[in-house]
Amino acid sequence: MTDHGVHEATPASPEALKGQEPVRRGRGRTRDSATTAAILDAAMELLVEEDLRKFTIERLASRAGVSKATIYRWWPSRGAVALDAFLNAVDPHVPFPKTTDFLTALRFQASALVRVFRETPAGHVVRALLAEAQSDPDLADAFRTRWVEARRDSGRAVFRRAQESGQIRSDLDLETAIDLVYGPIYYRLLATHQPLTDKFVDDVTAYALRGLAP
Amino acid sequence: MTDHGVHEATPASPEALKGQEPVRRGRGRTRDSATTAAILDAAMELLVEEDLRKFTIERLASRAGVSKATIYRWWPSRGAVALDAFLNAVDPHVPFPKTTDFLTALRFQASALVRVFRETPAGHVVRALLAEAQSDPDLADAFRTRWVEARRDSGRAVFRRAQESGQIRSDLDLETAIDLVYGPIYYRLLATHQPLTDKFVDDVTAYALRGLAP
Amino acid sequence: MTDHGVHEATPASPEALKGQEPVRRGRGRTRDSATTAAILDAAMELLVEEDLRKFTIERLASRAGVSKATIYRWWPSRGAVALDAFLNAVDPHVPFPKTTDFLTALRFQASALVRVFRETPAGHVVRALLAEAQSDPDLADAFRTRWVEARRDSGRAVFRRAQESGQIRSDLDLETAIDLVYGPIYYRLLATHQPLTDKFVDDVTAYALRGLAP
Amino acid sequence: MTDHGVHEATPASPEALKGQEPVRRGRGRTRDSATTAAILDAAMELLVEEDLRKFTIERLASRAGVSKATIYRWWPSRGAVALDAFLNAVDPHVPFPKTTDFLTALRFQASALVRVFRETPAGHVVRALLAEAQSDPDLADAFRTRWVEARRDSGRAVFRRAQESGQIRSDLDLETAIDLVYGPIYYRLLATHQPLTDKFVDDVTAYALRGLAP
DNA sequence: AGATAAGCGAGACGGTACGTCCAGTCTTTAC
DNA sequence: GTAAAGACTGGACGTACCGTCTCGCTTATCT
Repeated sequence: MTDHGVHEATPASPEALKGQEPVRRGRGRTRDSATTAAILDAAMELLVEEDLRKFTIERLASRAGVSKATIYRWWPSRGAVALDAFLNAVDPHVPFPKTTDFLTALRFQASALVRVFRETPAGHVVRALLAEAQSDPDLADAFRTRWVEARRDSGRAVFRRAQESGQIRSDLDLETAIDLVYGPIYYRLLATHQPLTDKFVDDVTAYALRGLAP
Repeated sequence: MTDHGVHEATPASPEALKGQEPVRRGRGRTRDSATTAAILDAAMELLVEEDLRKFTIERLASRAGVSKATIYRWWPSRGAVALDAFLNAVDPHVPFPKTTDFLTALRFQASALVRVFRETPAGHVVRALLAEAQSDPDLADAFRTRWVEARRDSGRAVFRRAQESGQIRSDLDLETAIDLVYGPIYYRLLATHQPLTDKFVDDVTAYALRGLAP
Repeated sequence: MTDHGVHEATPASPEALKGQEPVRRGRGRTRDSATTAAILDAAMELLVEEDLRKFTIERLASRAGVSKATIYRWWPSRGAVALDAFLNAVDPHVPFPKTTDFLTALRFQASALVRVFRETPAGHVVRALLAEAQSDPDLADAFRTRWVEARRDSGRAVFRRAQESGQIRSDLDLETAIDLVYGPIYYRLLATHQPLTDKFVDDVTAYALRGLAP
Repeated sequence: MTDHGVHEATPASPEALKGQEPVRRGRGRTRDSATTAAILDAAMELLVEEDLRKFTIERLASRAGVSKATIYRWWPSRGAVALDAFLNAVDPHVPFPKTTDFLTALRFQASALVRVFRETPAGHVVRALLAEAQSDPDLADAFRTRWVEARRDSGRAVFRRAQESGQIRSDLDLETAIDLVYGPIYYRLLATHQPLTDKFVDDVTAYALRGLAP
């Protein structure tokens, strides 16, 4: 992995996915992948260690055993590193459920998300990233593209298939439909007025199914 | 307004709760209400001026023509002032709709919220407050109690009335039901993957009605 | 001592010399004289410890147990602190020699300077200050006014008296005359092509006397 | 010019001393004289452009279109390049005056120096080099040997000849005598308390002549 | 009418982090 | 083997805020 999304391209560039090498970029010393890894690992560590206010470039550099300049060479901001570290650790793509039943498929995905938020540090990190994004437009863009939309893509496919098999109505605004399921989950994640229980996922998906039925 | 919620033991609190005026709290010069107002006004100004990163105590003090110490005397943090300034400018309570029809009432409230987010600086400020709350537990509590729950109370009443009149099912988890409507709205506010249109409100409420129908 | 020359006024302001207090400058916490002293002392220490490249604000701050901001609040640059520290430790004024004999008086002053350069850290510091001044016009001004001219004043008086008593010619350019004595000394201090011996002082002053004789 | 003095063991040195061209020194690509020239030219440009603080290896490399490593391969420090660039542009040797009259000869040399300081960028550069030399012993050595002493050699010859022809006393310390003329000039160059005028040169040389007369 | 307190503006202070720049060194490829 | 490109550590720069702390003045109320 040689490239850090927020900067210029997607992290998993096509070449990388095919297992090919980063390709030569002319002369000069090549980027040290151990350094990059150290930074991303240290970032994930810091992100997990509760107090988000302690996620500073200075701390990150010393934790990774790297100079600040090296971090700034590759990432434009705190949030950018955080996002890369997060996506480096958590794959934004949800595996397709095997079933063709809409409710089951929807629950599969919603549960997967909620479980990740609840049982891994990801919940913490997503909260931090969304918070940071509120005052950093570049990060907002990157986060939307690389996390929000990546997950929504998976959801979109499920909804579309259900539409094709007639399990939900056909005059549907797909985007709104997805928000109906993901919206409540993120709302609870951020506002913390109620916990993210399995029951909650079941209820939300059940209501959605009924609301979207043909 | 003299009570600044986030601050647990604000001198004026007890009296304020009883609706009485600040009254005397022993000897000494009394709190200058003009100063308080200047701070809250300046805070709201700064909050509105786009770049949230510029909302610092230092700037706030100089903008309000006040010393930093005076701010720290009454509020424990940036977020606390911001919240007070916000609630000082925007009433968290939604007027009860005149109608008894559930869908109309629900739309009334959802539209009111979306319109405030879209057409006033409140959207901006709520985003900032929610962001700040992710790393400030005290602010999170205060924001939840004084904004989130205050609005949800209005919503809860509407849902309850609809339940009583049989417009929606009776075995309902009210909290989840409210999330079904507010969740998607906050999700769009924060993730900005799609705009907060009137059509969106109509769709969300319509889907919810069908999902919650008896 | 409240004022640090390079900034706005002379360090030993008239009031200070008369033993009067720094005078109140309106409201606000007063400047901590212990802090100022700690900075100047630490600066002098660093200045003396050979390697001038180690005289950095960062080191100075940590050595003085003071924050960088405090240093920057009172001095505009490295050189400014250095100059104040130097003048705080070394009085630029040369005591008047008791004699009225020109050669004796001249030697008295020249020897005093050379001895200070040779036997105290002052030589080191003056070299550093002159070096720094070559790329810092503000420092150059301050150094010229507060060190160079202060010393030259003493010299000027001696030359003037000798002129009045007819020991040296009367159609003399005083400035050039002083350069004739001080020039060679500073030249050796900086170029180090030859050592600053007592013999050298004797020779220079003797040649000058003969060159300036009526 | 391939020998860069400050650098003791410059690869090209031996050949250069024999006056031959760089020639082949074993295998591999030969040193690019265009590169060397580009560096020295760029260095002189930067040196002249007023702000000495901008004379950094980084800037020099990019200005010369050369990599930093190439500069470090041939010169040990900032000052070393600066000195080479300076001597590459200004010949340290003063042509012998045709006259045998001491005062005329002395004035010839002193005027030449002052004119170079006043009318070319050399004054600026000498100031920078002397400043840098105060904290770089290697540069100090090189500057003394290659500039200071080279000029003094010319002066020494003039003094010696005057001594032989009886124009000045014979029990003279030559080094002190030279300082008597050059000292005041460098002093004014560096302390800038008075300008370097022609009148000044005339006065200094005249006083010296009288001081040194038999 | 004092005395006693608090409120308040001004601003000094030790800290921490910012984002930038440069010094030197090292690594890779091109010539 | 020289050179260009450029990655990398390390350290200082000067700035901005943080939260705390005097300081001296003002404004109340309590004795």
